[in-house]
Amino acid sequence: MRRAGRDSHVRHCIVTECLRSCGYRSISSPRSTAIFATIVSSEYLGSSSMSTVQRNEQELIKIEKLHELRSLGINPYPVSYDRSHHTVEIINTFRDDEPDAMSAVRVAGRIMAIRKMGKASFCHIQDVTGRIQIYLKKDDLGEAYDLLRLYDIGDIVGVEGYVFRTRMGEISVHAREFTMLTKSVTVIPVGKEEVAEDGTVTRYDAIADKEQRYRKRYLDLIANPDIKETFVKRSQIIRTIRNFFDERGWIEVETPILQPIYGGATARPFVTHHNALDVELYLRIADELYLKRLIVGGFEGVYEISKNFRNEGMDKAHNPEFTALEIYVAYKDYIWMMEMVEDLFNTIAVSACGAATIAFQGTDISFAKPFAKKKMFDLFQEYACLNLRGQSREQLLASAKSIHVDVDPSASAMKILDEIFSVKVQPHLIQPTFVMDYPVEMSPLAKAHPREEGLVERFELFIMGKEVANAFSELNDPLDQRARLEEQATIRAAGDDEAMVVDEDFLHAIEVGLPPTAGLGVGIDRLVMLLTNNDSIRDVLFFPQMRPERHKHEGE
RNA sequence: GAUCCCGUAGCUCAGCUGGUAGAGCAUUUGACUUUUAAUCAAAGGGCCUUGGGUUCGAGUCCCAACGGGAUCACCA
Repeated sequence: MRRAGRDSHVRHCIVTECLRSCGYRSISSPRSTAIFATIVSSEYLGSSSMSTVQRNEQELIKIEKLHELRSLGINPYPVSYDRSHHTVEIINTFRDDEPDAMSAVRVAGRIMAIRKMGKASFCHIQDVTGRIQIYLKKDDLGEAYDLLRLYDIGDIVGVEGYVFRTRMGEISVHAREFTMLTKSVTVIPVGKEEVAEDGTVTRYDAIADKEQRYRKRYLDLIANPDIKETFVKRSQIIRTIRNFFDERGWIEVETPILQPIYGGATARPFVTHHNALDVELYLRIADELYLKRLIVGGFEGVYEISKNFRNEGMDKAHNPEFTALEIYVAYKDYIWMMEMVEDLFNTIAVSACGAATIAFQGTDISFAKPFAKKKMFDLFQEYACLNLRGQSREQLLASAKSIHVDVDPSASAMKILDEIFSVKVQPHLIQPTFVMDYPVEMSPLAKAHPREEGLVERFELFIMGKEVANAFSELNDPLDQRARLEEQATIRAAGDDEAMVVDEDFLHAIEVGLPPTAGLGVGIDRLVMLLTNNDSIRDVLFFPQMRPERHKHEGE
């Protein structure tokens, strides 16, 4: 009989909920499920924007509990809660010989586990710092204890009580009062967890499905709270970078994301449209050209940490939007920049990881100064036993073939060099290594090397075989710069849509006069991956780009 | 864009050579006043991603689509 009563009440809730969502205030008595079926299947409902959320049994029960709380005069969504301690503060500072120091604490968090034992119950609540156990006893709580039946895993509660240690040795809060702060009406995927004596946590049945973790990061953060560490570190890394630059007097600036001409890198852009101006605009692919204009204008050190957008493939190293750091400092060159990068990366590693040596996927990486410095063509000699300096395209093609590196026979000299480098050299660059002095054709914005014909003053920093930073002595010879961009335009006209576009205003700025300047770009996401031991960019972005889900019945 | 693997209850996963779906956790009901992956007993809960096909019969075999993962190509 109890069952039947409950069922009818659940149905009542379904109907009530459904009607509410249609704009009706309330209904007075339980109806049959036939009404529900009629309502949800009726044409005007299905084709309008009104809610027809399908709820499973567990959700309906939670909604029923929500209504019951309200009918008891309890607001399931109060405005605030006066918390006295975070859970970790209690666990770290509680002393068995001085329990009075914590005789009245107020904690708040999400219920992650409930163990009911009749007239006493235990639960664990989780806040941003961790978890603590709550002990609830009927003798102490009286009638309020019975309200516990309206509380579920996933609800957010406040608890007032005193701290003690249980017979099993766990520091817990003995509740004198507990308050619903947020009633959750959906089921969250929380697995049980077991904490071993050495502190290692084994989590059972926590969400493993990567798709759900990336699409519904809030659930991932609740169920796998340790991933918060990655994002806290990310924040720490960016803060360290800002502090480092600010201390040196360089200023953080903001430049346009919507650009009429895109430039500063070789990449395909996203295109958008401005209605009032009726023009195409591009989402920036790099900050470079705007930041250099600011150096022309008289700033002597500018930097920007912001999103770039590239309309290219996605994989575990590429997201369509990513965070880049660029910095330009007047009167400096790329040699100076190398030392600055050593200092910067060393400082970041120490502040984010506590040491200059970090572990990444089983390899120790040392950010101790100085980093290795190698000239690009010396590396070809070292790892491919080839002197490629000054070779023609045909010679390079033959060289590639001689060491079994597959390249498209129609590839440009630069592509061939790049391919040999990535196959033969890059995998060896595990510890931080500066690769210096690139061919001019690869670097249309870098200053010609004063002594090495055909090379520019440029370096890239490689770690774990991946490029992490790119820098050069900026090209400030206006005639040379124009010639290089026009060369790019020719390549572009020949069909390479990644080649750069001529930006006349940028060229004009260089004609006005750019002082000798060193510039640097760093991929922040990849740096964060290294320092947080993640091998997928999706694990260092809260909301990685995902293909939109199409609804199952769309179009029916 | 190419290839391979995956998609079953709220979660984690079984489901053999085709015969109308199973477990643990979670939920509900009951027992239990220091438990801890609590336990015990009972119950409810599935558009088996979608759409075709083969078949008397498809979660299972075939094709396609959608979504995810991995590898490759391009890029940071």
